Amino acid sequence: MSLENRNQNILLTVDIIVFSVMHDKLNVLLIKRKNPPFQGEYALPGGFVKDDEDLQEAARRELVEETNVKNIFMKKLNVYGKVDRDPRGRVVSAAYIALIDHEKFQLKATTDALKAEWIPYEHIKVLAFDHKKILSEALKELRYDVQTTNIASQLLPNRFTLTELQRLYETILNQELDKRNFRKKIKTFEILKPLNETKMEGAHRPAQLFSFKEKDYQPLKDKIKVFL
Amino acid sequence: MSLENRNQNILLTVDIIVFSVMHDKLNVLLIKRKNPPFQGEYALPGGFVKDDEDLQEAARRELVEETNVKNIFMKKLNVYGKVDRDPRGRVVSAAYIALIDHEKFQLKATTDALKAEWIPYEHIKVLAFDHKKILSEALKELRYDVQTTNIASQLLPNRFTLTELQRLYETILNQELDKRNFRKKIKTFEILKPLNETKMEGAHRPAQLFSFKEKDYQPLKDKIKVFL
DNA sequence: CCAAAAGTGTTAGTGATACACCCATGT
DNA sequence: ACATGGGTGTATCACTAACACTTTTGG
Repeated sequence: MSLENRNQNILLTVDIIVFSVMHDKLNVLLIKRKNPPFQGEYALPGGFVKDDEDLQEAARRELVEETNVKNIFMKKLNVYGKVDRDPRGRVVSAAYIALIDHEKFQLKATTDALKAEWIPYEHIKVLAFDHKKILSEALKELRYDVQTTNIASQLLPNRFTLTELQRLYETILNQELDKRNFRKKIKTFEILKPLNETKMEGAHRPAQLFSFKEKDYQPLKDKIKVFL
Repeated sequence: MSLENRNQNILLTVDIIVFSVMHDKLNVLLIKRKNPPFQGEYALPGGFVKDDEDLQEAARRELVEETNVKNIFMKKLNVYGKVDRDPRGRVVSAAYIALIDHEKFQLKATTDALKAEWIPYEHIKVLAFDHKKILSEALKELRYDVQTTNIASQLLPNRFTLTELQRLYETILNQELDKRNFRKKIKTFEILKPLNETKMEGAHRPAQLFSFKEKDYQPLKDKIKVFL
């Protein structure tokens, strides 16, 4: 089974779903297409994989090229390979989820005029190609991950209050949560450490600041059991 | 961004992880490699995707070609694209999980001398390429799915007893389960329907036979909640 | 002293775990 | 009558869900 004389006309791309939460809205980084097909419609950032780069490397490179967003958390989502997903030819795409906290984003946004735009998820009705479907699956994954890993750390600045964290969860899950129960539950996760600082802002009691014990992606222990 | 003058030398394959449970062992369908690299070692069945076929179609075709296994349940697992995963060149692979019940398998096995062999999971120490890693992830997915969907239906014949079902779960999860608790839990899933038949076998009380309400892959309602 | 968000406990209900005996059959 | 696997119930414990008041601060 030699590889040289294979004649395959399939192109491989990466697409990146970048999520960020700002102003209590879940936002997705999209690019408005300048050329057909789907001219004028929004699409996920992405592009062709080079022969000598890993898929995630390709995703990072494309993200910098198209949006100037660097050094952010990324996670493999899935592969999309329907024959007709790109009208121009056979294109198979590996999708990556990326997360960025709104503070980092704001820094970048001021430095450069980007082709990319943040669009609130709820406003996104259609996307080019099968990107709407990819986005839906990405959100499902994000909702699962935020409840079973410490991935929320990627969407918040280093220091935050429990109320800010709760807002993040509510925004991602699109569901109000009870304050007392939320605090009890998040405590059992054992992913936060209290800081010796408070946030004083406005005419009310100052809030205790927290940070994540670990910034690296880690599953929570003992969560999600059905039989065992 | 035209596609024609892209010069990409990446080949796309599919690999299939076929699971079956027989004699209380979880088995995986593997192929012994006849040529280098990894000559003589076991590998997952798979092969190159054709330009005009969907990924799952390709997986089905390769499975028939290499193992004569047809018409079975399949589910996308993930994509594997590390630059060095195949020493012969750049090969990106989409992995599919497939499930087959041991009765169907036994029919096939008698009809043809297959290149493929069923190997008990616990005996599999090394595989060619990155297939051991792919297999590990596939098992993790299977263990998750069996607890959150009706996917077990794909691994059992149409009619089965609760004890047989429990053995299946125990085999996949590699964990003994309490009989009474298992029956209570599986009842809450509401995926089984009792038949008007019993299985009489051996010198003991006959066992009620059941079948799955739905054979199609369906998530269980209301399972797996953390916050909501 | 008022407004505004932070912070905290209890109760009732639901689901999980652990555990032991009777039932129907063939020999 | 005995051996074999089929079938069932209960008590404890842990977790979930629902709910309201006090605290600290700035103005």
